[in-house]
Amino acid sequence: MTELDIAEVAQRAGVPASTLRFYEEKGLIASNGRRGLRRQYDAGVLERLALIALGRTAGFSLDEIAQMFVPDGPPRIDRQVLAAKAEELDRSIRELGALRDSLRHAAACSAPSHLECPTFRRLLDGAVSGAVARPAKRAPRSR
Amino acid sequence: MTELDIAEVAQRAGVPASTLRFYEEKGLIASNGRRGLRRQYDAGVLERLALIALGRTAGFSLDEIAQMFVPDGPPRIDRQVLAAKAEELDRSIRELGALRDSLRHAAACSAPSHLECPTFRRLLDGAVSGAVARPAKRAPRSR
DNA sequence: TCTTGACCTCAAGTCGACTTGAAGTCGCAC
DNA sequence: GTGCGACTTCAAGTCGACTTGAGGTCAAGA
Repeated sequence: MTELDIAEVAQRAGVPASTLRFYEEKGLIASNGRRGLRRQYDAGVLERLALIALGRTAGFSLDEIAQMFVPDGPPRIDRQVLAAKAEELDRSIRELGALRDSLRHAAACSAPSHLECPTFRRLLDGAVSGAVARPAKRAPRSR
Repeated sequence: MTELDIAEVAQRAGVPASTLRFYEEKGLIASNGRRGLRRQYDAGVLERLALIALGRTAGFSLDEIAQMFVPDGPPRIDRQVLAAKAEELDRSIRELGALRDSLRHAAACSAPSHLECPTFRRLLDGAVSGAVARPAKRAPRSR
């Protein structure tokens, strides 16, 4: 079985080694042993990391993801949970879509101030009631 | 001009008073004076709060929003910035849409383990490369 | 007049996901 | 056998947007 050095895993998975250590501490991944001090990983860790990345993208917290990993055996990913998450995403998507459309309109609108644009105002009135969701927070990953 | 008590503003805007104080400290809003100790607000603050809420939803940070507010005069909301934000939202929306579809599929898929479902695997392979964005973080507001 | 309760200030705490720093240890090339 | 650079640990720091807590003040009702 191929053993990967932490540096290689980091490089292939596109995350810093510190993140791998952090994930290990959280119980999300496990190293296969050490060569000297250095962690060695089984190639399967890459799949796990992909699963973690995917889960994060879908909006699961690291703790939630950790719960899906059962020691030995395939990850227990409840279909209901997936479906619920899909629903949640769907709601966000619709809200964000509406927001995007209004932003586009406001950007193109000829009203002297956005506050005088009816479309923008409608958006604004909606915002008060908290009808819109909190934003798509962008990956702090990209630095 | 109608003067609103902080409690009333909080209630109407749907945010705790502590948030109003915090926003004031950040220079996002201003109170109109005090009655005793208590802040009094001009009714216009509600529009401002709506604008802030909207900005946050669109993914602007409080600092970015603060920059849009010029002392006296309508908020300077650059159309280019709006358009760029719309683009950004659009990208997120497309990515989240793909994710939602795959989650739905995986939820319905008959493969014994998600890892054996081709659609899920495709998703997984995409995730490694960081092709997908970070998630729509839901409002901590809802408690 | 006294009490009450809603506000006030200022500092510190929270949450999640990591990152950073200091000080130490090892494998490997020379 | 020695130097070096990449790893190691552990604690603490960071970021954004607020919240919480302690101790204080004040307007209004009884």
